[in-house]
Amino acid sequence: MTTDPARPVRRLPRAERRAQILEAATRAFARAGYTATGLGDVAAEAGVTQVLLYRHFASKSDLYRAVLDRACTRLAEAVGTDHFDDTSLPTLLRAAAADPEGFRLLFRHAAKEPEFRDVIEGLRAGSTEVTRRHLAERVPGGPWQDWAARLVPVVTLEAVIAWLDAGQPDPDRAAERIRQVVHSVIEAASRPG
Amino acid sequence: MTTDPARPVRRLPRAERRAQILEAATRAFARAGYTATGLGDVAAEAGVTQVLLYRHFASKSDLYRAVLDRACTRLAEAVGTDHFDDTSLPTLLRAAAADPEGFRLLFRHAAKEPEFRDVIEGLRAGSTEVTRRHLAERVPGGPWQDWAARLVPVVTLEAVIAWLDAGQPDPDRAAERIRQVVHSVIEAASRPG
DNA sequence: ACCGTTGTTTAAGTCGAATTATACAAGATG
DNA sequence: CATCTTGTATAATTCGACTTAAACAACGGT
Repeated sequence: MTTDPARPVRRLPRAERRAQILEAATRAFARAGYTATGLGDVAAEAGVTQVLLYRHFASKSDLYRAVLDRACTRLAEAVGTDHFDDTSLPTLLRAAAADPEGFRLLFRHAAKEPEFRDVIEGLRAGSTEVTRRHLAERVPGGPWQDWAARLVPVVTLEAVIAWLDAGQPDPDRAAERIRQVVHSVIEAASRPG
Repeated sequence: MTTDPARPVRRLPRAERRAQILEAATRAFARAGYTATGLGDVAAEAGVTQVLLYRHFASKSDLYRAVLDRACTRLAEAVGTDHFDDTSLPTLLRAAAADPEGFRLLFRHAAKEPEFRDVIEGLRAGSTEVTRRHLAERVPGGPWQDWAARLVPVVTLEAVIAWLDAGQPDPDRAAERIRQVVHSVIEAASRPG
């Protein structure tokens, strides 16, 4: 029950400590989501006292928002928000590989916490809009367009996460294969009865 | 701030009340998961007092387990657990349509609550096993087999959920289209570099 | 009419997690 | 050295949510 005998007490300049806490909190929250993760878990993950968290963030929900903002920002900077072309999928894979925990956090957990849905709304709306534009060319309006519009982003994200879980083999090939799967969703939705 | 003036107090035989609470709890928990949903939410959804919940279930976690068991049982009875053939997809769609909230609860929320992972483990293990069997015929072992094995069940479930969200159009066509998408995942994984 | 069952209402007890307060230790730096 | 900053340790406080207790109301069958 003894703590490590002589821990030198890691001191960091304020900004770096803040960044380190954000990374640790991302990992911690990515495991079980907001409500199920205590500040104790976050503090332990950061190797730091609970009290110190309050020297950097006003509250648990403040900290969580900062984590989500960081993940959003990194993703947006990498992928961009306006267009969708041949480079988008490879870029998305690179971004996911650069920040796997943030990626999982955003798309597996944050989407559900009702209190923070607004943070995700931008991403979700953007991808849905882009998807609609792509679909409109080939899929007539109606329930099957709805089906495809809902499924394409989810399938893309799940394919990326599965790729992360599988060890991130061969990014270029991954992009091409995910494209094929997405294409088959559109194909399936556009095929007449 | 007055409650509805003359509520007749709905009385039900014990078994029916229990069933009704289970239905209501399924809806409530399906919205935000276990930890984020309070017994107050469940009681409100059931149109019943919080205290009454304890006359039917020993605790919140007991209630949740009962909800998960019910959803699992209904699904297993409908789909079966041992084989996978041409009838599985249509059957899965029928089962999902018969219990949409239970379906969403099992596959969107319960998979993450660490305390209840064991309930899902059977389903997850079964579907993964079946998926592996299908994949082994065409996809060589390695990271891409892993990728496909992880992706196929998720894509199937997400496709079903998207179909629920889109208004459950034309179940037979839906089964055929989901089959195409799943096939394209296997195709993508098995294609050589 | 009696009594068990199904409910409600209200209040109290319990418990864990968030938050705040205080005192102390030690590196950095002018 | 004096002092500011970073950090710890410990404890108190708050607060919400689960849980239990107690007393009362009405329906329904025998």
